[in-house]
Amino acid sequence: MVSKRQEELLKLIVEDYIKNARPVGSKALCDSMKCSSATIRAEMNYLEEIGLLEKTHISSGRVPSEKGYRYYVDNIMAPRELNGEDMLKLQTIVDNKSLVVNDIILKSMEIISELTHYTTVVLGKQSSHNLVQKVEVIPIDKNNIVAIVVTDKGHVEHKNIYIPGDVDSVEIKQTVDLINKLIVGTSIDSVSEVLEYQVKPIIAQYVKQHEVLYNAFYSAFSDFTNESVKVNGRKNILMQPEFNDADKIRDIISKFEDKEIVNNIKEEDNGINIYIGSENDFDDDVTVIKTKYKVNGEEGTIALIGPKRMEYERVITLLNYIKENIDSR
Amino acid sequence: MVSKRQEELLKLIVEDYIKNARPVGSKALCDSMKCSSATIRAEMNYLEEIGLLEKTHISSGRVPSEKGYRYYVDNIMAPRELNGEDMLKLQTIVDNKSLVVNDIILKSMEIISELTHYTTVVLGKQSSHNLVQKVEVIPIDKNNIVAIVVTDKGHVEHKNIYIPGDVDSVEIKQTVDLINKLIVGTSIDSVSEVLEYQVKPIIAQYVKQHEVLYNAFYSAFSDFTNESVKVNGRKNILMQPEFNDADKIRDIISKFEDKEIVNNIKEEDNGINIYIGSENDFDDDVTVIKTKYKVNGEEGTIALIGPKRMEYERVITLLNYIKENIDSR
DNA sequence: TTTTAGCACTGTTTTTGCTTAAGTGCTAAA
DNA sequence: TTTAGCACTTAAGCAAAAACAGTGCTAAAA
Repeated sequence: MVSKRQEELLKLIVEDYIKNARPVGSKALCDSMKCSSATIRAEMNYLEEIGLLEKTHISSGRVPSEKGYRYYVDNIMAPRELNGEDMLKLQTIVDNKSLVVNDIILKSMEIISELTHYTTVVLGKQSSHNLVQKVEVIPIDKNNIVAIVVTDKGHVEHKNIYIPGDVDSVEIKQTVDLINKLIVGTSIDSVSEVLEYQVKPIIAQYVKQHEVLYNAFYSAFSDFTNESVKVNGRKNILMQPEFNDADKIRDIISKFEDKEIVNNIKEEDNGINIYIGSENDFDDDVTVIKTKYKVNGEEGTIALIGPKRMEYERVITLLNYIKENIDSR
Repeated sequence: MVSKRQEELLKLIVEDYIKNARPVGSKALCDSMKCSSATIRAEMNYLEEIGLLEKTHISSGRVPSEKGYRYYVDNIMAPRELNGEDMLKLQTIVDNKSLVVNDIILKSMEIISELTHYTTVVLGKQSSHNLVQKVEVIPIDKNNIVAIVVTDKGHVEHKNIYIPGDVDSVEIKQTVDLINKLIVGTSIDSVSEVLEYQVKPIIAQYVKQHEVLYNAFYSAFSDFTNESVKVNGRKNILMQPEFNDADKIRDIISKFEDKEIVNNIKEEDNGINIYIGSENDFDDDVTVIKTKYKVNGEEGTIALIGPKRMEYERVITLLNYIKENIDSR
């Protein structure tokens, strides 16, 4: 069991450590706790025993453990109002009617990175449930055409397709018309199926070079969904005093360059989720806070990566603000 | 004046330092120079006097100065053949007919970053001289349309345009048709002019909400050229022993995040240019090697950033290979 | 029973001096 | 002109010493 006073003590230690990044000693808390350092030491001892605090060495002040942060996040920290300055900076973006939602997300996370001095990540992925609204195929020259697909949510993808020599331009036209006719209204992720089972058999009958053409289109359409990754403020997390070591910094930067690791940040869960230290797959020394968004057929994850010693309350408030504003669109 | 023997000595020192990143002492060179360390010391002394070598402290071995690297690059290093392994890795990309040139550049620079362990940068910019081949405007819903522009070189740009409420859809259609008619064949950079001086006066006559519509299109088309930046292998340059300091690493990473600094990498000059240390605007401790490319109406810069202690010969050879292959397309 | 003052104790950090290693410049002889 | 030899300089590593921060424990006070 954790007493009221112990909770108060933990709160003070976590918040002091978040602010100053130095182990917190018993003396420093006498004033706030209104008791002597000896009493505080006794309580600290208990909190350490149950695993909420740690010492960096035998005679050091205390530092919250992962479990300590977890307890703080789950039981102590209180949701806050968005602070005035943060609000001001975000509002101009969020309220800008002429921005596409996607741009709002990107821009907001950029700003949040600046405001908090943490790194933010936006993982976007065009929903495969989007329906094809229109397919355009525009000839460029003898060997090249551009295929453009617009979805019902306004998402645009294009691919340059190389047509190997000697394919009859009339046959291209015919194929394109057919594709146009058959593909509109299907979902992005079934495009390649439609190509294979509906388009292919038909063009096989009247197009000489049907194999060549089919392959060109198939490979162009097969991975038409575009996954985007944007990382803002890599430098921010590196400025944190816990990453004051060249090798550690290299390690973090390497992780941001590893596509697999970055894509792993993707969140499945709804709501705003907090992964402290070893709870996340990115790095044991950081906390990842993330949430899924889904809007206009575009879905993805917005995430914030900082030290475990993170300004949890503020960050949650900020992410909540963004999430609410996106969802209400 | 620099004698033949002094040049040979400089060459050995530069190449030894490139390889080992440690100041080079006189003893280590006795074998290659076929003379005693005392003689070498005397020659080193001279090379230092004329500013080609430096000491890190009074009793240390010698390190090339910026001027020394410059002399090496200008007068000593010899162009080489592409080494077998490098060739092999690049060829599969460069010879892939079905890749767009743009993708070849991106992919090649990615590979060069891996091969050399330096950081590479690709600054792409759609040429403003490209001609508009086709404009498509596709309605999404009451307030949103997507405008797509394809150029004669196969470059595609799109923008989501927000149409403020109550604009008549028939009027949108009329405006779009007009834009379509007037804009095809003009160059990307004169699109906004055409909009202002040809489209605007006409729609003003028969479109009620012409101000609103004009503004929407104008702002959408006004910066239609898309500048792209791709940085590969940030971590590589950080791994170099000269950047073994947390603050230095942070400094470099911050520079890669500063759009202005990165855009400054853009090269104006033709040919492959080498900027050693203070010769470049990026960072005094690095060398930037870059070259302009222009192909298919797409133009930009490919650059390679590494320590001053860079494998100049190899890097030049690699960039040359890419450049030649792009130019011959 | 809880709180507190006091003190011994323990790691960290910083300073200091000392030693070793690497490599130079200079001089005098080859 | 080249070389061997030597005195000299700095960096780097290491250990001991001193200063510091903060703890745990005990015995007395509340």
